[in-house]
Amino acid sequence: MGRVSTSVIAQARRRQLVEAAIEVIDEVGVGAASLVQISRRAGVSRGVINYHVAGRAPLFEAVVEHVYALGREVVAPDTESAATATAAIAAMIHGSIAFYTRYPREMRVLSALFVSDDPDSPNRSGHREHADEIERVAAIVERGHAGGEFRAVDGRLAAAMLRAALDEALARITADVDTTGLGAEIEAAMRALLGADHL
Amino acid sequence: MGRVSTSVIAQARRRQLVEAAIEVIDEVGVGAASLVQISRRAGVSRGVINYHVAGRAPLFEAVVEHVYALGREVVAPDTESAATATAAIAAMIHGSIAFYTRYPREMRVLSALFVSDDPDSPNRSGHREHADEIERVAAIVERGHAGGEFRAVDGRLAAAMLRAALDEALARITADVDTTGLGAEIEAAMRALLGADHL
Amino acid sequence: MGRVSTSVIAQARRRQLVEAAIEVIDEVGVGAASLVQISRRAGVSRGVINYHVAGRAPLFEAVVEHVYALGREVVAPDTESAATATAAIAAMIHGSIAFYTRYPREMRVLSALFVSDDPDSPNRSGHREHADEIERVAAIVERGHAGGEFRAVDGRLAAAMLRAALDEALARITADVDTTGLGAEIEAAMRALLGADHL
Amino acid sequence: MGRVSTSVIAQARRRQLVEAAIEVIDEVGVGAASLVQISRRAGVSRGVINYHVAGRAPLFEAVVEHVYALGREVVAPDTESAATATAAIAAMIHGSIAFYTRYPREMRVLSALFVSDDPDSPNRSGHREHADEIERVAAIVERGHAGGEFRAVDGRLAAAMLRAALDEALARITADVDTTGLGAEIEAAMRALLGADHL
DNA sequence: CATGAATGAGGCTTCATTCAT
DNA sequence: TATGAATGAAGCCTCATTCAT
Repeated sequence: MGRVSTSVIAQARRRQLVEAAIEVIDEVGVGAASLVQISRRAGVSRGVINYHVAGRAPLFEAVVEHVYALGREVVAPDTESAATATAAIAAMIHGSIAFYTRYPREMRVLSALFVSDDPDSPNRSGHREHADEIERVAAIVERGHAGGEFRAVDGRLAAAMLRAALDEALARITADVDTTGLGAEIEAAMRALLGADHL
Repeated sequence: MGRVSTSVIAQARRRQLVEAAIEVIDEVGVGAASLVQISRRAGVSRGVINYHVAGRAPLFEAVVEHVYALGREVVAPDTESAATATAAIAAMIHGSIAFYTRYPREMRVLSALFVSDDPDSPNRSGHREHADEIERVAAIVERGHAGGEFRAVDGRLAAAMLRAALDEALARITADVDTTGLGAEIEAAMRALLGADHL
Repeated sequence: MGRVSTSVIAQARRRQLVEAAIEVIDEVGVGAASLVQISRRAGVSRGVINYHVAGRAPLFEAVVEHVYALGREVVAPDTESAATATAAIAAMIHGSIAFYTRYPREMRVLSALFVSDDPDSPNRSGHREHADEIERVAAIVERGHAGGEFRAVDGRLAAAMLRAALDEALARITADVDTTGLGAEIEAAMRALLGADHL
Repeated sequence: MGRVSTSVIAQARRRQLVEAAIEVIDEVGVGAASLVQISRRAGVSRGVINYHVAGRAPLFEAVVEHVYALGREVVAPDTESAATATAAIAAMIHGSIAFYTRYPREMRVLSALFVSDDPDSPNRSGHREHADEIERVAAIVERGHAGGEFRAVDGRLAAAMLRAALDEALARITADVDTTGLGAEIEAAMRALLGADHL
């Protein structure tokens, strides 16, 4: 029992620190997100951050994993259960937008961490999950082509363009611009791009 | 007379520093590109950099402008002289790829600066020129729609996707992947996306 | 009753901590032997170490006393019961080597602590026991000279040289070099040095 | 001209810093010799130390080399030009004592650095020069034995004992004890030890 | 114009110790 | 007794910038 409570405290602190890190990174950027600021934001002393998380890099790593965990709950299921390639793309689009709407800050921070050249930032290339996203989309595109749903398209190119469209969605959500119909618009764009409407 | 020679020197120094900055940023990233390293790369003393450029931020600003100046010579003319919206998009695509092929380092550094959260980096949103690019593409898309060339598309969305496609091209050029036919592929993708082939 | 059991526990804990400290110091050195590491090695929590021992310095002090206690059992008796000065020196040499062979780690740590300038380390000069060793040897040398066994030698000098010889023995034991005959060799060296063979 | 003066400044600063480091290490020990203290002692700002010397470890390295340079001037020549092994040992003894008398602080610091387990300290085993000393003495002893000057002695053992004798001399010099005749005493001890007087 | 020496702020990390539970 | 969470001091290092020469 005692055991559980200590572990619970540590876990809660970790989560608290991860969330404070997200807030700070979102406000000042990765490079400027110092541990002092993060600990201040969390309302704890400087030392606690190094007591609970091995350092700055591991903290940022934890942030990435935290956001991925959130994402997996929202996006993944629908995408995988889709019957057709067209439906899979659509599921990914709407799932992503739903996720961004619910966790815009988390998603902005995730992007910021992947793009950052901060020495403590887990950068894009090293991360399995991000590379996976491109591969996954590319695979769907291949499948769609093989099954006659799509025209011949460069899968990685299409993946990059989809990612950009989703980033644009995130930007609008962030700017509080109305995004009603944006999912449908992106879906239409991808269908056109992939030649899914040719019949 | 003395003045003239000094001005010439000053200009040469500025250019030298800008080029050294580009090399260093391309190799170690924006955040790690310290003035010490840049001055070392330029083969000059630490002091000269602060003598000729007001500081780190202005130097990076100068880098951006230097690359834009290069870009304008290559890309802009064709785009503007294009008769149809479809041709304008095509001109932009092929012009950009030509530019990236010629100045890959410069383009990578430009992207790095725009994306970076380094306090001295002139970031994307603040920059007139970058916003202009999006507006320009969006305007072409509008014109294409008004003229019956394109279907109704969200201009900024299309612009973001085009940018992503071009970034993918830059990535492949950087990775020394064969990019023959990539311009055509992107052009085809944009035509499909914009509904330019519907007739 | 509770008291008794606690005292037993406390004593066991102290010993456990001292032994863990010895292991850690021997592996990473005095300066790097942090309480965290020592407690981890002992398999106990961080708190226990400050609960049972007043701090880092007292812990190291306890280490020294522990090793001295071991040493007294092995070395002292023979030395004191020796009939002649020559025999006393021989007893000390062979006793020491026997001790080092049995407790090399303990002896290395003792040396490390005496030599260290760590603020928590009980350093050589301050320590009664170590000064005693020198005096004891010097006294034996004096006695040997007075009794006509030895030539006139600077006692403290001889003591320092004997200590160095024994340290060399410890180093070889540590390096797993064969030390057969080394005791005799050192004994011969000291006899020559002290002029014990002049007859 | 200008060039020379700048280099001169840098060289002077390096030397100033090395000397300040020696003073501080001698007073508070290696582990407690922080860069703050050293810079304060040198009367310069914190930054200068990292401007002129790559870091703490390189500074200590520079200290070692500085002392070695001093030592080479005093000790080496006589030792090498000695005709017999006995004379070589004597030269080393008297040369060392002369050196310690002239630079006691430097020698104490050298010893402290070699013995220290501070992570920035260039430790004994790694250093060529120190290992050389033992080998050199051992070689002299071998030579003496081969030439019939000395009895059969373990060279490394004799080297260790000689070192201890010299350390004792340094300790007495430090304590301001009169060391008149100490050189002769050590020489006599080594002659006895090595059997140089057997004829 | 150019140099490079000097400064001091700011960041990360390690650690002994205290304390509530 | 024992735990482990929390603290804050102290150290090292990097770097943009200033300034005398």
